[in-house]
Amino acid sequence: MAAKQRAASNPESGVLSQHKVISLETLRVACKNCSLSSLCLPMGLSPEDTERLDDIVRHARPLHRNDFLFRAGDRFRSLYVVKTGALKSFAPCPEGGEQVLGFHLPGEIIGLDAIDKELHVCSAKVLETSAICEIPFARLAELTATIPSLQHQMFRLLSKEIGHDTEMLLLLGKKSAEERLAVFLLSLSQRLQKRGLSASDFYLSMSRHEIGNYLGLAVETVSRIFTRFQEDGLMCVDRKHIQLLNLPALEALIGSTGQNRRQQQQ
Amino acid sequence: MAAKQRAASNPESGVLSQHKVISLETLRVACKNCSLSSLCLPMGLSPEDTERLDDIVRHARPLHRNDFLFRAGDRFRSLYVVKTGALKSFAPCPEGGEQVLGFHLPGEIIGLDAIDKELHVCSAKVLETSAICEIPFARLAELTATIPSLQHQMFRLLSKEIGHDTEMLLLLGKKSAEERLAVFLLSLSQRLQKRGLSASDFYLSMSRHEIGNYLGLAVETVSRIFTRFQEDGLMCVDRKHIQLLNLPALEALIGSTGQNRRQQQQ
DNA sequence: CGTTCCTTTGACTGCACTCAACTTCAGTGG
DNA sequence: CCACTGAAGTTGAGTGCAGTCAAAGGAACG
Repeated sequence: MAAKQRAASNPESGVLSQHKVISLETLRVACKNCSLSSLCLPMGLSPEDTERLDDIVRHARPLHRNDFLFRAGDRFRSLYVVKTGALKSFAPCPEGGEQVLGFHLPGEIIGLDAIDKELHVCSAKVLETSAICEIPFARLAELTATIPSLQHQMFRLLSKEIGHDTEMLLLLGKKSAEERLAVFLLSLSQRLQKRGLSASDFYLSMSRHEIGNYLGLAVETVSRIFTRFQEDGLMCVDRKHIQLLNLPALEALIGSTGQNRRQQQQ
Repeated sequence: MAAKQRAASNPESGVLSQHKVISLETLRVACKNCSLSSLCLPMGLSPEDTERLDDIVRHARPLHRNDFLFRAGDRFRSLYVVKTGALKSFAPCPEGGEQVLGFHLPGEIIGLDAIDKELHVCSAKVLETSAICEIPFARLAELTATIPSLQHQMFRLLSKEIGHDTEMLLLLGKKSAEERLAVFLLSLSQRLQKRGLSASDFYLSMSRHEIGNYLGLAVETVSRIFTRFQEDGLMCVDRKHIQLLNLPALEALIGSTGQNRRQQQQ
């Protein structure tokens, strides 16, 4: 296999670690883009409306590894947009333990599931030092009531989240361990690429444990399949450092294997 | 085990079969309640606003078994509220076959996942003769823009759907086959009870195949576990006719078995 | 009344889990 | 600097839950 190469940067800092300390003004400008990308860009808000939206966004100081953005049971007040870094959200299981619900990369929104009960039903924990924008929901709701295209954008955002969960249901209900890992890696790859980063060379900010929990697999299974993928020349793994060497082969693994775990319906 | 007792009504008609042919006026009045229960009741819309909402609701003629409400790929125009009957929604798998995403009983809304792309990504098929209200989304969006509490109600509705999907993720990721079936039965039970029907005696409108597909299990596993539950005195099964004989025991099965399939995290 | 679908049951198999040992690495303090 | 400690990851051996294959009995439907 190709020689494992150590990264110059600190492996611990993980995905997107190149964004380190950022001046407040930089963050402010960047965050304008950030709310833009999630809420405005797709619908093309007018500059004035974008300004109004940006005015209600709060820019919190950076959070660090293992900090909680919020905990299950907390009162819901705001949505959050990841500017840099990475988080995981997870729900406590009745019997103890937890179910990882998702990993959140820059540009992605957290907290949509809490609108219903005005209560956070899951917790959000920081995986690596992160900058996060806060959008007070009450003020956002005022804005959406006066900006129809923003309202529509919010509907779309919520609907998109449902669509994403749907894909996960299919993944957990019908796919083999190999397929789940392949989907996971490609999802990360695509989301990073969307942010202008390498689609084939990145750091994982989450542990094998968390990956396994997220995908409904045991840690050992994750480890074994990473090893197998490496043996097959699909990727190169060095601790948290991942290099995808054969994207087309990974994509082929997802759909056309014909080796699904569970039978088809009807 | 207890003698299997035949039901007087036609088993094929399934859940809620007692609602048969309904006069147009009855349906109209009923549907007012229907949109009320899903959209208005929890927020307490004013009578005038409720009237405005009811005005845009269309009352389609009843659909019959195997009819499609919409198909994956159809242009998205409306949300639908089940008045009577039952439907399933399912997504096509890349390799052929399908993933059942949910079963929809009276009072429940269908189509929220299509708002994002303005395209239905899943299909909805009628399981038993059903009356369904159509809510044109464009007109609904106009209304929500002028009625803040309705807007908030829509946000809540979408958020609730995300929360429901989250529960399903936990179910598929961490629960054993027995637990999945228990959750499924109790979910049906509670939803029927909410509509004023028996929580312990009902008909399934879906096949074992569809249940298994929904829960990520093989048909044979569903059948076997139904048999086992019956042997244990938890329920009485006669084809589609279900009687839950020991609700507390079923509930106990869900959380406290300590026999989960996959290990806990961290 | 034949065809087809649905359901159930049995026998067998295999994927992924569990248990366990070992290695590596990070952090801590002597 | 190095031993100690604990967390994280890897690997191997064994096992069990649920899937697959197969067959047969019923129900539904034309």
